[in-house]
Amino acid sequence: MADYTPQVIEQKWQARWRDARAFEVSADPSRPKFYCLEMFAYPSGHAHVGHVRNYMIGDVVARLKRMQDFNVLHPFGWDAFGLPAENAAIKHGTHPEAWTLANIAHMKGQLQRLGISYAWEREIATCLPEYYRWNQWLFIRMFERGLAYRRRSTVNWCSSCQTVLANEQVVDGGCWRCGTVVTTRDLEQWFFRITSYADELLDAIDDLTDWPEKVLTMQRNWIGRSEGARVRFPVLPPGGDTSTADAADAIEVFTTRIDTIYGATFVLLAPEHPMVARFAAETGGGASLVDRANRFRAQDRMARLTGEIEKEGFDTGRTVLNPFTRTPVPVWIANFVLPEYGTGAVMGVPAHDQRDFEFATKYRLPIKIVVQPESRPLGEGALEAAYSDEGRLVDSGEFTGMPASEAVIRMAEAARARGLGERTVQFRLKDWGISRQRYWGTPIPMIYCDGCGIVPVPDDQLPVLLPTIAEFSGRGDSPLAQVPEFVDVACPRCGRPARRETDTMDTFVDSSWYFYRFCDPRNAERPFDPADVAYWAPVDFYSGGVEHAILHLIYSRFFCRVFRDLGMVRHDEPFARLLTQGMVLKDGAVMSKSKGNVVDPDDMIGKYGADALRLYVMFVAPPEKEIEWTDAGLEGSFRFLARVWRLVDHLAGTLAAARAPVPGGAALDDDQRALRRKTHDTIRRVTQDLYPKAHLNTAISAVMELVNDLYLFCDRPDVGLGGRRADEDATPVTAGPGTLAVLKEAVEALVLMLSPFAPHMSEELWEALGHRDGVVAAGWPAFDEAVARPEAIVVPVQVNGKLRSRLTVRADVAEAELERLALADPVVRTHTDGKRVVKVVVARGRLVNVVVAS
RNA sequence: GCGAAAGUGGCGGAACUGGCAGACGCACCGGACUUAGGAUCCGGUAGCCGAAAGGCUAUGGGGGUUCGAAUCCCCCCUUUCGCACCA
Repeated sequence: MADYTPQVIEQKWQARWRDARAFEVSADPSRPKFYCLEMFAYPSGHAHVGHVRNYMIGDVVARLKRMQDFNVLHPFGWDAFGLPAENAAIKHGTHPEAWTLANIAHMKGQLQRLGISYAWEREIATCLPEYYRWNQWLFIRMFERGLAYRRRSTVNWCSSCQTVLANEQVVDGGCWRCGTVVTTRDLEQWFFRITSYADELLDAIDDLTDWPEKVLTMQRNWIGRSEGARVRFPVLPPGGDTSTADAADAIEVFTTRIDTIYGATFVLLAPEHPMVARFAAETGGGASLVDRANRFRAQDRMARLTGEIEKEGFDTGRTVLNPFTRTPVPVWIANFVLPEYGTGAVMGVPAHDQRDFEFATKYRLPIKIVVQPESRPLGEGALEAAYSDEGRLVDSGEFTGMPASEAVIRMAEAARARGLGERTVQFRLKDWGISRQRYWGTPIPMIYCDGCGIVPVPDDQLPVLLPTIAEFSGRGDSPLAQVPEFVDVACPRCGRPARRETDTMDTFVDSSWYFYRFCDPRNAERPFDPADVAYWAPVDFYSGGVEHAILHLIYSRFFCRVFRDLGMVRHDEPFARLLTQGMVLKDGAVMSKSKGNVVDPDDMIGKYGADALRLYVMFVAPPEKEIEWTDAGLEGSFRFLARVWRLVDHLAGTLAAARAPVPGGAALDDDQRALRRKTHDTIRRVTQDLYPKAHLNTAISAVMELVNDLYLFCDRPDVGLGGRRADEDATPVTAGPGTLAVLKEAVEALVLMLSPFAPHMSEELWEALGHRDGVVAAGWPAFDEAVARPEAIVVPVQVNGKLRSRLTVRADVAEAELERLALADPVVRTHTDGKRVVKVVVARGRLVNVVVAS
C-alpha cells in the first residue's frame, strides 16, 4: 500500500494540468458558458490563508461547473497599481515596477501550488501598458461624452513633505511619514459623472436577486436618494431692508421637509459656502468672518478622525427672507453643515429637526412649532426635543390644518409657482474623483495647451506610457510633474508646446472593468471584442471580500453602463451572483503582517498538502462566515483525506478490473441496497448543496458520511477492510459481483464529488480506478431519485408535541396506517391511556402527533 | 444614534417550506490491534434523574401564535458589521 503523499501527487497533477493547458478555454457558442470570477488580487507580496480562501471557494465552483459540462472561464489577474508599491519605493529604494512584478511572481506561485484552476494564459496585470492603455482609451470616450470632467477639489496636504496624501496616508490627522498635521489644498481634478447613473444604479438594485441583501442595503444607503425641494431665501442687504428681496439673489437650501418652512427661524451655511466670502466682502470686519469659517474647516478635518464634534456656529450678522413667512431670518455659519451635500446651506427648523433644535437651544434662537401631532399637542417653550414625525400644520398661513405629508407636496408646488424653488431629488452619491497625485497609476491622457485648452491624447498615440523614474523622494505634489520629458509635449491640435496632465488615475478605475478584459485579454485593437464579452459576460459567480461591497461594486456597475451606452456590452449588470466570503481569523484577529498572525499557505502545503488545506478551509464554516484558524482542524481534514486514500487505494485495483454494472434491485442484499441508497442520496445532497447554494461545508459533511458508511460496508471478510489497516498487507478482495458493483459505484462517485475540493488526490485516485481521461471528462455523477429514496423510514411519534416513540415503516405507508400504528405503540399508550384523544396530526413521512386532553 | 445580520453542546458548525434539535468535524472518553501508539479501525459523548426501561430540562432572556417553534410575531439583552450630523 502506498501512503498518501500529497506533495508528490500535487506536483504531478499541477504539471499535468499545465502541460495539457487544462483550464484554458475559448468562446464556443455551441456550449453553455459559466464565468466564475474571484476578485483579483493586489500583489502585496505574500498571500496568506485569509487571501486565498476566496480563490478556493471560486475554484470549487469552477471545477464543479466544468464537470457539469459548462465551458468555464476562470481567470486571474493583478490589481497591480497602487500606493504600497510607491511607499516601498520611498522606503527601500526599490522601483514600484520591480517590486510589483516580483510580488506577482511569488503570489502566482502560491496560487499554483494550491491547485487553483485558473486560465493563466489570460492573466492580466493592470500596471502593464497593454492593460492601462484601455483605461486611457475609455477615459477619452468618457471625456467626449461629458462623463469625465474637471473641477476644483480638496486634497490632503503635508506641508513638511510637500506632498499630497491619500486618505490612508493620514494617520490620526497627521502625515504617515512625519506626523505633521495634515492640511488641505484645492487642486483641479478629474471626476467621473457617476451621478448621471444614480437613479439607474439605485433602481437596478432590485434586479440583483442573487446578491447578499447586506450588500444591496449598503449600496442603497451609499447612493442615498432623497426627495425634497430646493428653496431660495432671498438675501437682504446689510441693513435688513425687506423691500429689495429678490429670488434671483438668494441662498438656496435643500430640504426634505418643506412643510416645516414656516418654522424656519434661521439659515445655516457650511463654512465653505461661497456666500461666506461675499458677506465678508460686503460687511465691515469681514476678515474675521472668513477666519472663523476657516477655523471650522480645519476643525472639521480633525473631527472626522476623532469622531464626535460639538455643534457650533456663529452669526454672520446678515439676514435672508423666509420666502413663506416673508420675515427676515438670521444667517449663521455652522460646522455641521456639509458643503458637498445639497446646496451647502440648510434652513433651521428647530422645532422639527433635532440638530437644529440643539443648535437653537445652544444659541438661544427662536423655536417655532408648525407641526402638531394628532394626539398630544406640543407645548410651546416646553419642547425637550424636536418633533419630526407626522402631524398637522399649525401657524403656517394658508397651509394651516393640512397633514404634513400632504403639505410636503403642496408647498413645493407653491414654491415653484412663486418662483421660490422646486422639487428635486438629492443623492448622497457624489461624482467620483479619480485624480491621484501619484506615480504608480495610469497616466490621465490629457494635454493642456494655452491655445486649445484641454485636449485629449489622440487614440493613435495611446498608450501614454508611464516614464521610468529612478528616485522616489516622496516629495513634490505629483511625481510625474518632475519629469520634463513627460510633461513637455506638442499640442496634438495646434502643435505648439503644451503640458501633459501629471496626475494618474485612481486604481478603482483599473478594477472597474477588468472582468471584461479577461474575456479577450490580448486584444491590441480594443479593450475587448464585444462578441467575446457577449458570450462570457455577465460574470455568473463573483466572489470576494465584503469590503468591496460599495466602491468597487458600484464603480463596476457604473462602468458596465458606460460600456453599454458605448454599444460594447449588452447587459445591464456585470455580476449575476455575488458571494462575499468571510475573513480568516487567527487568535481572534484578522490575519495581518503587522499583527504577526498570518498563516502562509506554503507552510501548510508543506505539512499537509494543498488538498487538505482547501478541504479544511471549505469545511470549517459556510463561505460567507468568518472562520477561526485552527491547526487541529486542518489536521482533521488531512486525516479525512488519508482515510479516503486508504479506502480507495485498497479497492482500486479490484474495482478497476471489475466489469460490474449494478444489477437490478432484487439481486442485491440489504447492505448492498443500503450502500447504493447512500451513494445516490449523497450525490443528490452534494449536488444540491454546491451550486447555487454554495453550502460547501455541508456538501463535505455529506461526503464524509458516505465515507463512514463505506468503511462500515467494507468491514467484511470478502472486502478485507476490517480492523487495523495502516501497516497491514492488503487482504485480497474476493467479493462477488453485487458487492463489487455497488462499491464501484460508491467509490467512483466519492472520488468525483471530492474532486472540486481535493482535486489532486481525486485525479490520482481516479487514475488508480482505471480511468485515463480525468475527472472533468468523467463528468459530475448523476443520481437516481428512486434509488436515493429510502425504503423504510423512521417516523417520530409525539404526544402533545413531546417525542415519545419512533415507528419504522415502509416509506409509502398510508396515513391511516401510520395513525393506527402510532396509537398502538406501547410507549405512546402509557401517555394516552385514560385520556381522551382529541386529534391525531399526521404529517406524512415526517411525524405523527397525538393530541390528548387530560 | 440609525440600519442590517446573528446568538444552538467544551469548540467550529447542521437542521427542507413550522415537524425527531445537535448531521459532519475538532476535542474528550472507551474498546480493538499492538513491544509501543500521539497511527489505524470500531464505539461513546447536550445537561440532569435512573440499574434499566424511561423521564425531565434545553437553541441568549421573557411573552405570543400553533396540534407542533431553533425556525413565525412582539418586547428585552448581547455580539458583529455597515452608515454615522446627508438637512
